[in-house]
Amino acid sequence: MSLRHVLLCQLSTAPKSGYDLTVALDRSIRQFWHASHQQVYRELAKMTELGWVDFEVEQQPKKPDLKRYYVTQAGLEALSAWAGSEIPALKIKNEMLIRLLAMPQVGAAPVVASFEQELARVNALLSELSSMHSTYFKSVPPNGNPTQLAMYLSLQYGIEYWSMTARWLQQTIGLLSGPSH
Amino acid sequence: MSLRHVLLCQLSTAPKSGYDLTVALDRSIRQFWHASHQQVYRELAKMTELGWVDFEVEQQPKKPDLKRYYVTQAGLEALSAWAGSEIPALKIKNEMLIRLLAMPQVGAAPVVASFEQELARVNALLSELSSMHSTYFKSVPPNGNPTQLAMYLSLQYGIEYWSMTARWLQQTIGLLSGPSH
DNA sequence: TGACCCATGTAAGGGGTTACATGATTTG
DNA sequence: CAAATCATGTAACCCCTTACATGGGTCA
Repeated sequence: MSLRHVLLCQLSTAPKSGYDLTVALDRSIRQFWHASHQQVYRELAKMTELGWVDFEVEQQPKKPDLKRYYVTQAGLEALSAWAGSEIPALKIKNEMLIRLLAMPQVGAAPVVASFEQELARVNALLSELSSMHSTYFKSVPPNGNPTQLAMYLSLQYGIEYWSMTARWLQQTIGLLSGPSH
Repeated sequence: MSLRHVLLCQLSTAPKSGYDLTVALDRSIRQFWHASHQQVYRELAKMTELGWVDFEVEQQPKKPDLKRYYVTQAGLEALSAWAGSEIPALKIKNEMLIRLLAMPQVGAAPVVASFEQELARVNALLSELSSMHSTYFKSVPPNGNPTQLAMYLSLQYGIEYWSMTARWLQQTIGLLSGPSH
C-alpha cells in the first residue's frame, strides 16, 4: 500500500534510518498517515528486496548499528509511476454508521451517548488542526514550494473532514435525542 | 471489528444464511460497509464459537445445504454492550494526501492527472447517492422508525463526505494547475 | 453452450496492531 | 532511581483481498 510511497518520499529528501522515519512520520503527518516502527522496518526490508531502496551500515560507538537507507533509481521510477496511476477507490468504513444500524435492537440512548463522546473528541482534534493551520499558514503557500503546498492542502483536508464529521454528529444527536423528549 | 456487529444487526431482524447476508450487505449498505463472502463466512464461524449466533442446517433437494443463522441471547447482549462503548479513534488514511507528498520528486502534472480522474469518479458516486436520497427520502423519517432513520443518516453522511472530497479536489486541482500556467 | 445464480468453503498473502526482547545513554 | 531516547528487530494475531474449488439449476 501507500506506506511504501510515504517512506520513499521521506527518503528522497535525505537518507534516513528506520528509526528516523518512524519519528519523522509521527511528528509530521501523524494525523494523515500513521505507522508503527514495526511496519516501517518491514516495509524497508521489502523495498530493499524490490531494489527500491538500499542502505549503508554505520557502526556507532556504544550504540546499535545504524542502517542509513537511500532511494535507488528504481525506487524513484516506482514513485513516479505510482504518482500518476489511478487512485484506488476508497470505501467508507465508519463505525458510527454501524451504531445507527443497531438502534432497532438496542435503542437510541447508548448510541447517542457514544456519539456525544465522539463529538467531544472530534472537536478537540479540530481545534488542534486549526491552531496548526493558523500558526503555519497565514496565507496559501506559493505553487513553487510543493512541500509547503502539500502540508497546507493536507491540513485543509483534515479540517474539512473533521468539520463535516462534527456537523453530522451534531445533526444526528439532535435528531435522535430531540423530538422524542 | 465492526463487521461482526453489522451481521448481528442483519440477523436480528430475521435468521439468514451466509449467502443471504453477503447479498443483503451488497444490496443495502455496500457504500458504507463492504465485505466479501469469505469474510462473512469467517465471521459467522467465529461468532458461532463465541456463542453469539447459532444455526440450523436445512437440507435442500438438489442444492447445497443451507445454514440458517440466528442471534443468541449472548449475541444480543454483546450488541448492546458494543453500541454504547467508546467509538475507536478513526485515523484518516487517504492516498490522495500521499500523492501530494510526492510532488517535490515527481512534479505536479501526474498528481493533477490522477486527481482529475478521481474527481470524475467522486462526482459519479455523488450523483448516485443523490438520486438514492431523492427517491427514498422526500422528508426526514420519524424518530419512531430507527431503521429508516439509520439509512437516512448514513446516506446523509455519504453525501456530505463525498461532497467535501469533491470540493477539496476542485480546490486542489485549481491550486496545482492554475497559477503556474 | 456459456454465463449467471445458489451455497459453501480453503489457501495464500498483504497490511496492521500489540506484545516482547535487547541494551547503552541521557534526563528528571 | 526511574523514565525516556536511540536503534533494531521477532512473534502472534486480526482483518481483508484475491484466487481457487465444487456442483447442480436456470436462462439466453
